[in-house]
Amino acid sequence: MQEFSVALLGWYHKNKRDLPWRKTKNPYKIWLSEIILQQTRVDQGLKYYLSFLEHFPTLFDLAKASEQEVLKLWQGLGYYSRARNLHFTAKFIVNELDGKFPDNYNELLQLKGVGKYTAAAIASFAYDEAVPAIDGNVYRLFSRLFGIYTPIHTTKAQKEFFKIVSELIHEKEAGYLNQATMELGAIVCRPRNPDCEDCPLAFKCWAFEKNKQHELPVKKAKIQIKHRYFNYFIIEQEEGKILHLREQKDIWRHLYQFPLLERKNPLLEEIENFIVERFGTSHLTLSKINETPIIHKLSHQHLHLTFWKVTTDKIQELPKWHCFVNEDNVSKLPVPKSIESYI
DNA sequence: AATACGGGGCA
DNA sequence: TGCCCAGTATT
Repeated sequence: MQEFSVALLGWYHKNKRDLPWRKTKNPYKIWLSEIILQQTRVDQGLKYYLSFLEHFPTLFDLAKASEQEVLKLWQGLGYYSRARNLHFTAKFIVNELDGKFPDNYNELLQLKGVGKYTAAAIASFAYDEAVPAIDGNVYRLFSRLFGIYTPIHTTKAQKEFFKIVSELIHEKEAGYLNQATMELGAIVCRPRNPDCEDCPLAFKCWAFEKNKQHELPVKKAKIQIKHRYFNYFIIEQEEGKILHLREQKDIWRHLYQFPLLERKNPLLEEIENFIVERFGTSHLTLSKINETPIIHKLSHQHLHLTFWKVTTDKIQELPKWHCFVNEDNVSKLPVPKSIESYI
């Protein structure tokens, strides 16, 4: 392992990308960057990181914000529970931990939204604790390096990799070593077409020697895609278009959308009942805005979106969880990508 | 152990 | 079109 760490650090200091969260030991900034980067590419997350720090320079600023503000800034990044947990945890640290950021792996692990990877990343980057931060890059790198065919999503693999990577991460340069393994995985030991010619570890890489890079890492079969059929109703009033807050335990929780009837090929009568029942209106006319449904793809669902224009008389009172969106507040209401595109 | 949870980039 | 990304929480 000694020769690995020397080669790895040498390569890292020469080739690492210049990223803002690498220039700080501030746990708040490191935590923020790690949450944003979960399942998210650096290119995509970078602007969100900068924008969050601009709006919330410190943990206390974030704790003082409303959830809606936080979700609005997060809009478009996906996996919105990250934003809700981020806000919850900021408030938790300020109110329950006296504003003191947890400073070790086990304490960090207690925080909502912080799992083993993120706890290890913060502990090693900010406090040089010797714990392995194992993300997708590291699984790929080490599975190839040692020819490990254990499917990486199993608990068996978790233990196996934790043990192996632990041997590499020592106290003195824990932060650099963790970042170096991830960086090497991201830049050189890529999923497809790894750049083995430029890899500092190729001299002792099992997959390179056997030319089996493409077989590793082993993953389990993907889950089935579900299809859902969303009918959205655009109801225009003097005050703006009607939106509805998603409250249920489902995608896009706490984001706004148009009033929704989830049904494949709804009857006109069903739609009328839905609108009348919800908004207490009497006369209405309906017309489809898009004849063929727009397919909005999520990682495990395909949403078939049909937008309907609803013309109706004035709605007297908006039901709970509803509001109007107009030019004044459109910049405040968090909405999913599909709705934003429409607006 | 399996599943839910977004959106975008790339070959 | 399918795969993958600085994963975590829930069931």
